[in-house]
Amino acid sequence: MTTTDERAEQRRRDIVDAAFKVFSSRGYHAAGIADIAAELGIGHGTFYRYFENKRDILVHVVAEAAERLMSVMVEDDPHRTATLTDYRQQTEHICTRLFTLFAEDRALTRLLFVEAIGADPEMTAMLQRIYEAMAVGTEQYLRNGVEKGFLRADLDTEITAKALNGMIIASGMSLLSAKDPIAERDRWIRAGIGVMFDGIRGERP
Amino acid sequence: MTTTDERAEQRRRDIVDAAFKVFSSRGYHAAGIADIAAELGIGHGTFYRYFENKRDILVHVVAEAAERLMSVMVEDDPHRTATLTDYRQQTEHICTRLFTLFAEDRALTRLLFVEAIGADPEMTAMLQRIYEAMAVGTEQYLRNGVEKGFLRADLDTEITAKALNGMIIASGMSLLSAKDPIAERDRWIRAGIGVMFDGIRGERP
Amino acid sequence: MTTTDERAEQRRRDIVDAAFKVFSSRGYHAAGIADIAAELGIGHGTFYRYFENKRDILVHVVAEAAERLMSVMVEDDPHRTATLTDYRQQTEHICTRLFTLFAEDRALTRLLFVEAIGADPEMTAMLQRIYEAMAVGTEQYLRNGVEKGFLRADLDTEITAKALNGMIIASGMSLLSAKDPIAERDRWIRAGIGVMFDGIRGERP
Amino acid sequence: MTTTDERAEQRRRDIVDAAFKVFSSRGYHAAGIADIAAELGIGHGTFYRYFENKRDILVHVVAEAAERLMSVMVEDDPHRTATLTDYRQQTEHICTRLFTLFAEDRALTRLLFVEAIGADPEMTAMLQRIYEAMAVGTEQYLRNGVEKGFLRADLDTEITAKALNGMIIASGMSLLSAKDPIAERDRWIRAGIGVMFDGIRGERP
DNA sequence: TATGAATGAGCTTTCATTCAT
DNA sequence: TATGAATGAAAGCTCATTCAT
Repeated sequence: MTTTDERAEQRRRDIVDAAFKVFSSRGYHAAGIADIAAELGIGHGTFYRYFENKRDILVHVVAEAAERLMSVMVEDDPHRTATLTDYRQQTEHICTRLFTLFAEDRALTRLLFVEAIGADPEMTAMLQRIYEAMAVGTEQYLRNGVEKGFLRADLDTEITAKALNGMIIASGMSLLSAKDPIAERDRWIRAGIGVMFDGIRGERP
Repeated sequence: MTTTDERAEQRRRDIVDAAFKVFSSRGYHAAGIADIAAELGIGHGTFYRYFENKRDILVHVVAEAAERLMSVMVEDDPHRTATLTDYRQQTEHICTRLFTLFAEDRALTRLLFVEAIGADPEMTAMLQRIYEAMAVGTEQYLRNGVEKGFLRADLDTEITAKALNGMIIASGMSLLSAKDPIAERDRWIRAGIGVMFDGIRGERP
Repeated sequence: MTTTDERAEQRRRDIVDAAFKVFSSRGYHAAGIADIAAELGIGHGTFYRYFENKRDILVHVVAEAAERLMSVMVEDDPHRTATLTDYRQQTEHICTRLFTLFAEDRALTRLLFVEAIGADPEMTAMLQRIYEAMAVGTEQYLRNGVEKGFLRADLDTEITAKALNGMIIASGMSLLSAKDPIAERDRWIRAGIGVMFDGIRGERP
Repeated sequence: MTTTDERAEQRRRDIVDAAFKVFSSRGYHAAGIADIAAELGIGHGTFYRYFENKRDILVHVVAEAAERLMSVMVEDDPHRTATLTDYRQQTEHICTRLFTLFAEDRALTRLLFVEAIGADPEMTAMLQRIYEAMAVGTEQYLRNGVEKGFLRADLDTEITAKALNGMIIASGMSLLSAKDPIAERDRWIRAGIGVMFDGIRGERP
């Protein structure tokens, strides 16, 4: 019967969700397996039927969080746009979705950008790979723009993608402690798009 | 006697340095007080004569590291420059110094951007304050540019400063795993300055 | 229905056999109920339908092993022999059968003389009773010899039986780590019989 | 100062002694580190300053117990005796000392012959090495007797030594559950020596 | 009858911190 | 002032046993 498998799969998801909650609130090191189990109202032995150990669940929690983040980033087609205006609008949509995610799901932001990062060397490496993947995603948009001719031809797409990524992460961190996240988000959208496209310098003669 | 105080002060510095080394290599949680003491060849009971506890030393280590970072950022006078060219050169100098610091002192980068960030809630708060301070520093440069008229008048200096900060931190993270940090640094300087000033879009008509 | 009972009885035997295998290879404490169930390809909940708990199965496994050992010891009739030569031959047969059992079924040897002995206080007591029973068996042969007059009249049959038992157990332990068990067994038969009957001292004048 | 080292050495010995007591009474697996610490009235963290882990202390406890046993066995010079009478007396002395040890220090007997034997595979191997060493010791006495001509020339000294060892161990086990250990010991001495030297058969014609 | 998901008692081990010397 | 032996809270993890299905 599939029911058993489905139930197991559901429980795995429940544990990942509970762990996500616990890790992002208490922090990875301060959190215990007992906290996760208590969050679900299950025995802590049950946890070990579904996950190898504490690190194992962290990997799954981070993987899922990263997937959610990535799915927001790659929702658009990098090759769709052909003009700067079009492209700018696409970027605005992506940023809106991302910053909204950050503003609404502070736990995710906290987990990915704060709690997981120094959990242990391998976790740090995993997050660096995630940042790298984000950058690769961003770079595709940039490449498309350079190829279509509406972005600077001399753009170092790799580094620039990482730099833009840094801005995105900074927005997440900033929204984390914002008093009015929605208002702050809107400022980030405007200001962020502004820097990205036009830079900071004044109007050219 | 001053000598005694001086000696004590020296020892405090030694401990901070040793802790810096240990935390940035092993990671905060994986590191033990015994490791720090061993690094200095002192008894680990001695540690507690100079610092309250493990968190206390982390605070000092992070504070010192942050100070080093800040000193590089504020070495220039934010109000000195009057033209865009001048300003761009100043920015290039600052970025060069910063990225060189990141490339040369990976331990500092690792400590500030990786190990300390999720150590515990208060540490996270402290680092957010540090990022905030960095942003405030950056903002002064931007304000000067806006006031002098060579930066966009409508610049949201606060958010933009944070965004640029994010780029700076991203460069640090990137250099952390770079194979050839010096070459990577130079790409970051060029590409970073490029995005900052001109944005990513192609030449205007 | 008898069929049901027979099936149940068969399953009990299967579980005892599987447990025997698992305990003698992994060791009692290192072995888990799950290992026994896995060996049989049954659910480990099923185990508890046939045996009370882990100790219960050990008792059964040890009892069965002890029975096999005892059956080899009592195969002969203690009262049959009337002369020393006859008796010596009988002893040789018994030793051959015993040592062959040890050489061929190392698992049994291991279980009885190694794994079960310190499993827990009650198990230790059970094994002491088993050793005692073996000694009682051995003593019957000695008594017969003393009565018939071909063994020393002053023999402390009880202690001597225990001592001979010790030799038998020592042979089992020795064969456990023997490279060539069959060859080693033959040496044990000869040397063992030699000590038993003649002792170690040289020819009498 | 040596005092510190001496104190540490004393504590190590104390822990070994306490562990010896606890292991031989509760049994290795049933005993916890906490029991050992409680026996000494020290914190259980202290235990780990002196021993790696639970297995480590068992190794030390068994090694010490084995050493005590061995020291009793090798107290005499295997090459000293030149006549059977002399030799028999020597053997009697050794057996007396051994059996007295068993009768008086049941904990040692229990530890070596019961608790440690199946603790884990490596422990089993260690004990087999100890039995082997005992056998090697015994064999030296036999070899001397064969060389000097008062023991049977055709003696398989290796196997015979193991067989005698088995008798010795059996005496230990027997004394473990004896009601009057001293009386039982004396019977073992007489009966044991009897079998060893003269075997069981009646007077020769 | 057979199952295996759930459980939690209970163990080993670590390490920040204390304090007598 | 410097030390490191002692400590015990606290955590991760295992596995025999139960019981609803």
